[in-house]
Amino acid sequence: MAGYDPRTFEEKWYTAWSESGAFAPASPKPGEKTFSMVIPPPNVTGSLHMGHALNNTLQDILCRYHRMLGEATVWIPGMDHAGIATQNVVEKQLLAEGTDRHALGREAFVDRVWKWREESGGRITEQLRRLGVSCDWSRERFTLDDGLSRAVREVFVQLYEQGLIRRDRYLINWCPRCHTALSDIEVEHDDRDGHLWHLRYPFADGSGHITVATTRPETMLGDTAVAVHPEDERYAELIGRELVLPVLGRRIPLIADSYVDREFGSGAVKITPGHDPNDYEMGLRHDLPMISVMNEDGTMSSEAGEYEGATREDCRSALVKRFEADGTLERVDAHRHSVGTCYRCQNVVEPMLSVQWFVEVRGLADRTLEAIDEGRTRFVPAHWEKTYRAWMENIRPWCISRQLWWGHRIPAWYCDSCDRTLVSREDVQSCPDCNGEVRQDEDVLDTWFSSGLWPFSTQGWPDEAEDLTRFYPTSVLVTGFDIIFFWVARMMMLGLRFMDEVPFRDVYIHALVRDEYGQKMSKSKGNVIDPLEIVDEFGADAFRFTLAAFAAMGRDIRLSEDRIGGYRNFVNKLWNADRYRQLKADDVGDATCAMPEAPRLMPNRWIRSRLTAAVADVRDALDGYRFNDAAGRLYQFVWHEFCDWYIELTKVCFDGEQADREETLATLSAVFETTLRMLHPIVPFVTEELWQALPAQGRGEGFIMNAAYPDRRADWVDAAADDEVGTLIEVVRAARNIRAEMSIAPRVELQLHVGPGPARDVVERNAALITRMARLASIERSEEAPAGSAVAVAAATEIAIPVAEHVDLGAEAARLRKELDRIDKEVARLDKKLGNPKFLEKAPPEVVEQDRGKRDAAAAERETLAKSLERVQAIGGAS
RNA sequence: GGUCGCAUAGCUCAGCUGGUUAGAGCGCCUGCCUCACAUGCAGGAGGUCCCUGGUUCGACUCCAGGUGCGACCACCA
Repeated sequence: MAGYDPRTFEEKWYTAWSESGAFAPASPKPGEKTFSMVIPPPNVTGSLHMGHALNNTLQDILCRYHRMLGEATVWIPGMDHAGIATQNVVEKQLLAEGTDRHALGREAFVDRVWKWREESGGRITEQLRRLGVSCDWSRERFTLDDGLSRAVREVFVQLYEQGLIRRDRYLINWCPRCHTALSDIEVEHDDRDGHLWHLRYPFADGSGHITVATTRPETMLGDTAVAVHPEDERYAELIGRELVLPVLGRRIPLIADSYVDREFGSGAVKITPGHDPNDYEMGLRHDLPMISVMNEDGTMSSEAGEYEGATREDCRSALVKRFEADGTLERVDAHRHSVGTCYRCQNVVEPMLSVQWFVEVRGLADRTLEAIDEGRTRFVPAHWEKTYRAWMENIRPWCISRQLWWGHRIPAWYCDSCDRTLVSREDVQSCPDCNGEVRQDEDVLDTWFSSGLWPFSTQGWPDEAEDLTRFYPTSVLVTGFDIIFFWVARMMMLGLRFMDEVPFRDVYIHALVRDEYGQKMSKSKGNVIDPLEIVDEFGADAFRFTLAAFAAMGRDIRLSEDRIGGYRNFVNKLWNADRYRQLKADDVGDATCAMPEAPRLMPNRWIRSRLTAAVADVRDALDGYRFNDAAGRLYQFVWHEFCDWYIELTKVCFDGEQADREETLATLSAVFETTLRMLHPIVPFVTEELWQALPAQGRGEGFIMNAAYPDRRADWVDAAADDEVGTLIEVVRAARNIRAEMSIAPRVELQLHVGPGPARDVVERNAALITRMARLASIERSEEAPAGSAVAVAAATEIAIPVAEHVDLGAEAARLRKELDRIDKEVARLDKKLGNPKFLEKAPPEVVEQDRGKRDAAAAERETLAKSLERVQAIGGAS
């Protein structure tokens, strides 16, 4: 029989599930419980990276779990057109071909992008399938689909009509490379080493100068004032006087504004309202002229005089050189400061005056805060709520227009004849007032404007759709913290505004995947691990299990291949457990997966009890999004309870009478079958493969992915069996420990003497099992440990193994001393605790009682071991 | 500057509402090809739970302060 090789079956099952329609939700029925999610739509330009792998694995675990719980489950996949990112990709291609989009023209360019999207875009959805994600592909959406585009227009028009969208001239963030405006959060702030140039601006009357400090000398061409603090004594007399701007000779006033920090630099600051947000605000306050000295491509404008046409950088160095020469430059300091860069191309963004479209989000943001207060949406882990709240409380108008061609074109038309602006759901052909010609706004909308509608636009809105009533609000959104502002916040605002209800009940925020050294993975660092290579090497199941096991809340994930290998071994272990099962099934025959009503044999009773305990724990963990707990508990159950102990114990049971053999095979099969269902959400492929090979009787038809998730079975809990096998395990471990510590070869069969004590009955009842597990020749009852034996205490009962004929008793003396040392400390610790009157007085009685029990047990064990040590030494073991 | 998170075995990390002999995986040491599995089996070594105070009968766990990392936000030229 073949060993575990994921490549032989993963694709097969994905195809089978997909073709059978298993990913689509059940048909609606009254009173149904639903579970719904929307995928965070990956960019069409994207290829699968670790972040996607984690995000979608966690979603798939939830999806499969809830589907198995019998809920009408839907997971809607799709992609984002990703305006800037996609346009950049195609523009790069054009550049390589020696042309550009302007040469092509708008229409041809957009066609070209669509063509690119058809051919090489969206590869990521194929890659997602390799992970086993069970999204309903029949519901796949794209943000530029007709339906979604209609939703975008509807939202835009309604917000415009309500006065929440307006067009305005404002200082915005401009990316000279992408040639578009950016919203505030699309600007990343980078600390960089720079300089602080101190420049002298002379007074118009020739009476000396004032020194200003700047990190961006080139903007001085746009200065329209110099400001000082109104209470700064150094400058009090000078306020109101005129200065002459170097180079351009423009006369600018010295004004007073309390924004100025007296401590910084010289206490005087040059004001460039056209290129700095603070200066802009000040410019508004003081009614200063606002001059744009730069063009949209980052070169200097006609306002820059002789520097017109130079790049920002060239202009800067030319000016500095000039100021050095003419004495305008007083001095230069090294200065580290924050620089705004474009989140798509990393170029330095330029604050620029520009006419753009804005959404007034204040009121929408407040509504989402109320919803959070009322607990209608819950963040998991909860602390992200605070981050969300802080941002929402300080939110500023959202700039939504982008000077791109790829995206939803703004549904606004301007009449050249009568100057009217028309915002409309349908394309406007001519001006309704003057019948004049109209032209549509050239710009497109921010990508996040359309993805902000995702939870309802994907489900048919603005039409009345069955999906919407069934599946909105969605149950949970699974995403990384990096897009809480970009995406989660926008969905909250737009969902509440247009659906009158939150878009999701829970927001599960997962960690970032880093490399094994804790570095963020990035192409430039070259430390990117390709998820598909991992899948190729270890299988999707092992990879998924690893991601789940790592997904502890609130901590970043350091992925290492060693760890993945460990979980591949786990899946292999499961595979081999099934080989064992099959072997026994062939041997015993008459297989069923139905759990025996009332198993008689202790191992069978025990494993059924452990199984239901595991089921309860795993369900609790998944219900609470504690993926790592679920994975850890499954690992522990499968490997250490089912394989290490139960399977080994069944080897004895299978040596028994036919009735015992049948009961054991049925239990083994039933527990295994249940375990597969319990594992399925995390490791879907291998569980399907193994489940299909199980006896049909007691298993059910179809796929395991449609089978029921294991129930919590109170009637399977068997405290007596838990105790008895627990004791058995303790005894076997004690015996094995003695053998190993004494270095007695495994082949040597030993005798075991069990003294009086609570475990004695258990040992005698289960002699066959213990003999096999501990490799014993026989088990005897004895009141006193035989001379020359090694002694241990298991389950408060003395266990003695004669070893004198095999080894020097000196080893036993040493072992006993070590044990005694340990137990001495334990007794001392407990004695001290119990000797404290305050503890006896204040601690809950059950805690005191528990500690008394522990103390007594430890004391008894101590005595046994001490006695044994005495005897060993008396016999003449080396001391 | 503000906010948040993290410091536990050599490494990567679990430890929920305070009472455990502080756990796992990997690595390490010893012995085993025992009829599912050497991707394995059995046994073992290894920890001042960052520091200092405090609350408490009792603190890895709660509180305060400190130190060291990390992240996010922020308009100081």
